[in-house]
Amino acid sequence: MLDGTKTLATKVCERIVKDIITGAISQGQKLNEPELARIHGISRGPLREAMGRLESMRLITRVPNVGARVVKLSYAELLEIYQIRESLEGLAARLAAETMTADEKVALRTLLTSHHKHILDTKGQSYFQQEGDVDFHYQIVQGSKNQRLIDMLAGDLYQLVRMYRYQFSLSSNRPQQALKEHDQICSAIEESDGDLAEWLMKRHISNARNNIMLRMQTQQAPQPGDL
Amino acid sequence: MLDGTKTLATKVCERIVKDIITGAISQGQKLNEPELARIHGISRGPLREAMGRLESMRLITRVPNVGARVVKLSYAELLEIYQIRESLEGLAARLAAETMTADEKVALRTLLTSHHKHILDTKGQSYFQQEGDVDFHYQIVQGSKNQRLIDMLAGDLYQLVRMYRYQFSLSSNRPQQALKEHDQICSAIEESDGDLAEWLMKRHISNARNNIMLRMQTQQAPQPGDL
DNA sequence: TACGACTATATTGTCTACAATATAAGAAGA
DNA sequence: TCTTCTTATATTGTAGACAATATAGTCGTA
Repeated sequence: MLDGTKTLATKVCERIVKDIITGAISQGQKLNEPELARIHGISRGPLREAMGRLESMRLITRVPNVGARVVKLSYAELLEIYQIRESLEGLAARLAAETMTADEKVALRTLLTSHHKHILDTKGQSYFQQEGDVDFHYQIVQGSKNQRLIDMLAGDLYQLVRMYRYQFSLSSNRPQQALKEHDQICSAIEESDGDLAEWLMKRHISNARNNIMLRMQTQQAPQPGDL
Repeated sequence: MLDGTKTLATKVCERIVKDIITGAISQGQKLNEPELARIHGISRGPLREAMGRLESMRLITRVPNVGARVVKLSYAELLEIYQIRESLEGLAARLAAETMTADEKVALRTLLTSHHKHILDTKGQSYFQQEGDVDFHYQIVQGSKNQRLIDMLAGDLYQLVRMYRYQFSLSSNRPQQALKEHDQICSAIEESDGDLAEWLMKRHISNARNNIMLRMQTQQAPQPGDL
């Protein structure tokens, strides 16, 4: 899959991923192969290949001779994801601080500035704020230069995070705080302080996790600034 | 894939994984679908499904309309893997210390004892020592109870580690040191000291990584106690 | 009525054949 | 002799048909 050309399986896979993340295909729903193939206008061969990839992304679970179902989101799994993100993104921040080029650091700061401006404009309540948050983390992960780390975080884990955001209809209640933490992380990276960048990133994600747990107990939906 | 029943794709996948790890299929080798299918006595359908899984494990790389090749091992990628292992296994050790049951802790200590005995018997030079090391780490990972973390480490990453060991024909030169570090980690877990367990595990893997880098420079093969 | 075996249906797993793309070989021209 | 275009071959991508397994419904019996 290094080439730019796309096979039917990859195209359909991307479409189904989108459907699952946005909730167009609901949690726990059974996936019928002939039906899905007909909907997307392909045969079962490429479709099964696409479903294999969905399984490796853990967006669906398959049982031999029985079929595939969309995963069910749970707070327990969300916490698992956050534990892993705390470790891996901490590492990514450290590596980014150590290896990012001057241009990349400028780009990161630029993103943060536009992000800040946008929060002021919209009073911190918008879809873009969420995607902006993803972009910030994404850019740091890319800056780590560790390809396997990049694939792990940007490939599968972020899809799940986006899915939780969509399905739980999140709206931010602490964008200012998140932005401040982003700013601190960015500064540490600009100063090539790997230790500090890692520590700040881990605390940033830890804060988000705690915020989610708090809202779990009070029966409220988790907030995007947390994710 | 939650069921016990195995499909042709899974069985053949496991066989090919073994062939790649042991080097029966060499690095960079092109994989011909009709030929592979004939060798394993199946058709191309299940074979392609198996190859899809190999791709998700990153044991092979595929280019659309061109084909699949076995990955080439490199020191750069080995270091990437160790950076990730240091983070994730550190997390695993912390979680294990916090959540392992008394029985699980006893089992871990038992493994370590038999491991120690075996090193004394063989003077630290053997295949079993390597697998014993994998077992120790594996058991801790299992003890973390974080299923996603378990899948990441035990599923794909350990296969790669085993592959590097096989392909580089490793033999230990510091089993006593590794065993001592294992003992320290085990003690921290027994005392439910998550912070210490994480710190010790990270240092353990960091030591291994440094040892590998050292041997890289001196043109020697890396050692199993390192992995 | 409840339980279990049996049958019919549907769904997944697998195979074979065909289409599309890429690779390699060979011929023509500079 | 080298380059480039053309053509033939091989390999991958895709489609459709068949086999095996699981599921749902029905009937019979306790």
